[in-house]
Amino acid sequence: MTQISLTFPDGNARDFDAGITAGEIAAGISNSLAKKAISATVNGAHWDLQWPITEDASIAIHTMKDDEQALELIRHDAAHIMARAVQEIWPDVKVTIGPVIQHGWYYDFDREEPFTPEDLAEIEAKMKEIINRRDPVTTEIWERDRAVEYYKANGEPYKVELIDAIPGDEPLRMYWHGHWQDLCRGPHLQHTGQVPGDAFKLMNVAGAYWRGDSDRAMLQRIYGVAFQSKDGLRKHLNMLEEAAKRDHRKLGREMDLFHMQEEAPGQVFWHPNGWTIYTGLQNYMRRRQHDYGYVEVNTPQVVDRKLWEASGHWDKYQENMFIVEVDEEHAREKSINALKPMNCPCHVQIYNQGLKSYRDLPLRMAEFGACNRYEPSGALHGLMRVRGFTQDDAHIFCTEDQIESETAQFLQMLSSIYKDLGFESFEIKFSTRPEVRAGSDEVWDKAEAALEAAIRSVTDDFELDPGEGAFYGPKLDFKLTDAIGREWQLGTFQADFVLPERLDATYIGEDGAKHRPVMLHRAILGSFERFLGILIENFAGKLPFWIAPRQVVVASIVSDADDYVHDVVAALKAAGVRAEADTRNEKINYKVREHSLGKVPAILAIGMKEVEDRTISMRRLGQKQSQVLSLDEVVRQLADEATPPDLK
RNA sequence: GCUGCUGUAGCUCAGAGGUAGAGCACUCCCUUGGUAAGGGAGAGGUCGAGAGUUCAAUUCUCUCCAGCAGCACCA
Repeated sequence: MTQISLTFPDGNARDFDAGITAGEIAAGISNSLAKKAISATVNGAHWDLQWPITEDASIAIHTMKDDEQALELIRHDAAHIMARAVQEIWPDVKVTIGPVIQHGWYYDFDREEPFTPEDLAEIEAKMKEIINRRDPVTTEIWERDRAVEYYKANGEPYKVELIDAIPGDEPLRMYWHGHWQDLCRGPHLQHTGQVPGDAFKLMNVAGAYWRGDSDRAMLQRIYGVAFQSKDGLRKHLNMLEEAAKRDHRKLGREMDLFHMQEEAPGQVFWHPNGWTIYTGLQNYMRRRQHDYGYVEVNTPQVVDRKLWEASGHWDKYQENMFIVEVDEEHAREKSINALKPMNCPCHVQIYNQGLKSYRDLPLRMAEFGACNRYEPSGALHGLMRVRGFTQDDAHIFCTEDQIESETAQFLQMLSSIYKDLGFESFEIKFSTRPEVRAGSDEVWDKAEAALEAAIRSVTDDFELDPGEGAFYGPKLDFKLTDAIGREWQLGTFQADFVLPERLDATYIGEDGAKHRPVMLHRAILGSFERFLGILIENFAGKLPFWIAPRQVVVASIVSDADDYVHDVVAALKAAGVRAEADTRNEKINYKVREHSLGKVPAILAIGMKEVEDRTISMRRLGQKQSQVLSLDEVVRQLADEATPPDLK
């Protein structure tokens, strides 16, 4: 028998017979490890305890204490157990695929009737039953023909299709959870009882296309979440509850920020409170852009299709544009226009007015560009995905040599702005040339190298995403993590060599000849609508003072204090603070509760004591204690807080 | 766009083949109360829109619209 040498995490190496399994090794170490073991890592690969090891390798045996492996296995086995439960209850349901996802798993089924919430409860109960049976998990490698025969005989056409898609040289692995079989790469747990029966939950059912293709059958997908312990599940459910509390659609109503209605789906009616945030943010961005050497422009909403044809958008996005037909009295034919879905072609039109010299570059052209896109109805989602929105858009026209310095400047601007807006950290994704692309390899080499050198001059901390670039150039995407750990992709920075060509943008170089500028498409917030949605959810409505729509309410405790209340409001307003009086005939408890729920950052309570001393009792949002201060001190302090971060 | 679900007062929701209810919010009255709901009275609805079945439809059926959860899409 051939011997192999296995190296353990502590550095010790031991010889074993080739073909030994990690399960057997665990059993050789101790009885309890044999029971507790869930899987192994063999030469970096996640390894089933039953799989033979045939060559020298490093090995680590995992138990439930190893989060990464434990969660993957629990969720993966839960997916199989769920599919088995479904087929035990409804034997004619066809199974497809069931992968592990972020907090759990899903499994797609083909079944005539839809699954109901009651069905989910029944499936969950059946799953617990299966877990309690502690059925062993076993595995075998099958011949392709045998597997195809088997699934044909069992009426599982989706599995047959999956086998056909697996490359011919890859072995087909079968897994059994008890009597129930599934085609699966593995690894899996030792037996169904290793899945914690009290730490999973079936969440919801939704439609999903077979193989993610909208031209194919719609299957029913059941989502589940699973953890190592009941506590893990509880924490996850709490997080979901917290996210629901922060939902910007709910807070938007409660704080009277905006509404949407049937007559304008996907478009926002901004109320005074919401518009205060919106314009505050826009003014801030305008100042920052100005500081970074941008010029601001504005371009038309309704633009003839000819321009969209020239830019290439008509071909690709016609279905997603709002088309406006204009039938002029004496015109031979109707003119067909589109509401602009983006600003870049219009910016090139401004660039193209008059001859440009290399001395004019880089030209940083910004627009708070109001765009309209006819998004598919199912895509709409509050402020996060709308049909009418305004981008903080800009295009930098520059020479190829300037790409690097422009990128560096942009990165600096972006991180400074995110920081001002309360997001300390973000992730960068660097996407390189896709297979189908425009532009020569030479230009791509240059663009990618410039972009990469530029990020590296700021940070080495970015993720490479090969092949995911735009067809016209490499790009950087910027992802923020919010207060409850959700990720949002916001900013983007794209190098474009194609549009200047299509729309014939040129500049005269030092050599006196015409050259093509490069266009850098860039946005920091993306759209104001979406960014405000994210901002509201990140702060759970408790926005930083300077951007809060209602900053201060001055509330009287007794009506004899009303005059002083109005004095205080006037003093705050004069100092640039958004202050309002609340002299309603209500108790102070009532007013404090109402304005706290309204997320007003500062509530100033005024009773006779304050009137006599010319003081103020200030209560800050989220604090139980109030503080008595002089009027001057309060005005000074709040005026300072009301100053936007870039003006401090 | 696709699958499933939902649409009743400003908000959150209950209800039923015989024409509609609660709490909060709103209006008025009483109350001047010291940091998260003082008391009383009142007003408020073409039950998402259209068509059909029925003596009778807000309730059942169909179509449409919008929203929600996913999927697909996102220049």
